[in-house]
Amino acid sequence: MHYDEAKTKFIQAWGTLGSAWGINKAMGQIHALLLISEKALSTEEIMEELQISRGNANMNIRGLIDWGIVYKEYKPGERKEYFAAGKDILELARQVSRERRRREIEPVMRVLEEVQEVSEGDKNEVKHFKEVTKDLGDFTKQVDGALNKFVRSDKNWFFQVLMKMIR
Amino acid sequence: MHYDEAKTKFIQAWGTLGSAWGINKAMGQIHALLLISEKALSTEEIMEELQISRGNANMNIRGLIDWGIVYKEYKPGERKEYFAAGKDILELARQVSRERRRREIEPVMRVLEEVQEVSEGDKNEVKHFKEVTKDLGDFTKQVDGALNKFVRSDKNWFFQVLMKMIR
DNA sequence: CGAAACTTTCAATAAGTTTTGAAAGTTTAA
DNA sequence: TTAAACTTTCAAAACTTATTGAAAGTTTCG
Repeated sequence: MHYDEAKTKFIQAWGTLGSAWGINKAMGQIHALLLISEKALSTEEIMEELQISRGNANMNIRGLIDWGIVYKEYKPGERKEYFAAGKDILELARQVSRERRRREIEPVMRVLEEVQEVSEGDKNEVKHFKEVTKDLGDFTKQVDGALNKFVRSDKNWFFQVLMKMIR
Repeated sequence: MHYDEAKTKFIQAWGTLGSAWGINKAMGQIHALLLISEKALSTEEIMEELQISRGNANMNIRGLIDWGIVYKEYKPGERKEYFAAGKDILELARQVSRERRRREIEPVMRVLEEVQEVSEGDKNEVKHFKEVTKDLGDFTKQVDGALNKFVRSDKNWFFQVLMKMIR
């Protein structure tokens, strides 16, 4: 297979995976492009490679920076901004977990705790409702704890746990 | 807090979480409604509670059945179909993992393996490309292994691992 | 069979999201 | 300053996805 073909395939696939996560297609593709690029790229270069508009490129680069998985690089004597993706995959997973935790788990946890306050209403309904939401809350808390531990972890810890899980 | 208020809040929150995962809002809401309902509900009842159309209700109930997290119930002497959600949260997590694994991880794994075949092209580019995609592939494989183990697991195994992770 | 009781489908439409590109804003350097 | 080199913004257009509701399909029963 030729490099260009592989590159295109990879960029497409990463874009698709992106949509399955909260990340949109263009964002995923830009990230893929930066991952496999050895040098940092300018907005122009990204626009060119992916055939997207300036606005689109700018917005999504910004998004990736917000997620903490892409950073700016300045070249001495150059005015342009360049962008690069961290190449450490574990660190990437960690950052993504951190964001998802913040955006998804925390709000749900808050509601689950809040609705535990229910008191008025049909006795049986209330009982059952509390049971279900409590179970959900306990479970979410466990997962959240693990995720939280993960984002603070070092490589060894993570792989040890993964190994234990797989074995 | 009154039961109805809590119920609405929970349904909204679960719908929102749904959109963050591949599940859409209506699907998440129907699931929430079934989770907190003690008895199985008919399509009519779901339409009524959530104020959605028949088509919408039908499609999304079907979707939930496909995900394997909602099942049909027939009442003796009744023609209507009733629907209920499994109340075991761990089983729910397991089913969702199974689906996500199938829909997201597997396709990406396939591409990552495929693009490892790259051979033609600039020597350095190819080398770097292979490195990055191999790392990604190895990592994905580990996570996939763990997830796979999880969906086949029993409760004890899962909580043991989670406990280890949190401790 | 035929009609009532349901469920499913699907084309039209609404709602939501992403993308564009031109204009406005900012920074740098002469 | 001013002009050139960039970056950011944002309203409009394109695209995607979800929802509706009426019509078609299916099952059950007298």
